Amino acid sequence: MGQLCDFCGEQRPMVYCRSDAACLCLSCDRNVHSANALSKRHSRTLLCDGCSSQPAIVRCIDEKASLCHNCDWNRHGRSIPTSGHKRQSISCYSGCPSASELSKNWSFLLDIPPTEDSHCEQGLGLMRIEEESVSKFMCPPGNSSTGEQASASNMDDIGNVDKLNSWSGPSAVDAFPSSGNQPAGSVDSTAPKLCNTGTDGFGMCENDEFYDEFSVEDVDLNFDNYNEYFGTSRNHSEQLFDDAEIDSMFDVKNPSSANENHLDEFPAEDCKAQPASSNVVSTDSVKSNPRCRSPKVCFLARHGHSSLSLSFSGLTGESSAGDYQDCGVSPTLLMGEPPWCHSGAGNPAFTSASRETAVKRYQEKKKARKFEKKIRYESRKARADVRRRVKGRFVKAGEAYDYDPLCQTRSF
DNA sequence: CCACAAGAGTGAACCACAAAACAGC
DNA sequence: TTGCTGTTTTGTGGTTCACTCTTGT
Repeated sequence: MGQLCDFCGEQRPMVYCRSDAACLCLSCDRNVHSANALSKRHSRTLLCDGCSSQPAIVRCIDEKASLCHNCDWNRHGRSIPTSGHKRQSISCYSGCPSASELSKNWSFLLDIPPTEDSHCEQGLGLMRIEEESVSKFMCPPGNSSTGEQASASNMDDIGNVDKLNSWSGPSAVDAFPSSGNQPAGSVDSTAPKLCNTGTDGFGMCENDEFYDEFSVEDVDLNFDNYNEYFGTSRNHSEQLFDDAEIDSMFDVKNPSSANENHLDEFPAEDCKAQPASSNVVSTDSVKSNPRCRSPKVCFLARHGHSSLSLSFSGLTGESSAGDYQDCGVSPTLLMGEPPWCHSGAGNPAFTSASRETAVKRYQEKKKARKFEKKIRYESRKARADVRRRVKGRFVKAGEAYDYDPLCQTRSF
């Protein structure tokens, strides 16, 4: 028996809401996300037909299946025979589109059984896909997702761009950068295509068969999902970083390595190029990830949101892995996730809810760290409390002292 | 606008010594 | 391998001092 809608518990879920980390049927999706203006802004995408738990990022037309990163990689990543499948990128959407409106943009939704629009149909009249959402999410014009705007809108996208530079398999995510110039809903081969002439040997040119395998049509590359990936509004995020002591966000767990400056090895340029979303990237991951040095990645990240570029010069070593998590880092990331399981909006482990709790934990821990002195040895504290002092300094037993802890009156 | 002084705020250093950690047998 | 002994290191708190930052003139 398959998974059921997280809201009604009756229908088969079709949509994954990243903000809510919920799998919803189409009806509940509209109901839930028509509640208020904020919920309307939730970025949703189809649910993976393979695992039924991850947000789908590509539609395999041949298999008639929506697939997430993992499933797409598993099915198409290495298999030469199946890698020729026609695949269609699945973009995110917001607002409250009806099934018919969705089907206009995702033709394969016509396959959806009519039962999806069932008892939850009431209130459908209230739901209209926002024009803005249509233009941004559904039908990004060719000039709307180019250049800086499309460069690094979120961690998910950055991750995909990252993969471009490192992956050689024809997974759908590899087509991400080029798709930024692709008009939505179009597989027009005459459209301008990005020709990557990087030195890494990875290039996709107009007549490249390798490129032809991709049928990516549009990409959700904009900053409207900012708060979902960074967990806050832009202003808020700046405030967060101003207040959050960046150094404490990248603590290391092993005390033995506490004195190491993990960023010594990194050029300042690379580190500064990390977007604000770096708060979901551990320094270890940055350190261990040679792709961090990729000029392409850095360029994209830098242009993603210039005001959010960070300097890690203030990093210190007094940290713990818990702080990674406290600031929103997925524990799995710390443990070395597979490259296709990047943390971000596409990863249900990284949800707004979990992030909210993570931020809460971090703030509490920060508070405790700043204002509470941790006593490792109570016996030593007890000894120090009763030890005699002169002007605050310990004195030898038997010497004249100005402060007897056992005496109520103190001399100054 | 700049220079200077005063005040406020912050963090490191200091001290003795018991306990913990370590090394050698 | 275990236990013992001796040596070294660590951690504890109240006060002071040096330094930085802010504010006022």
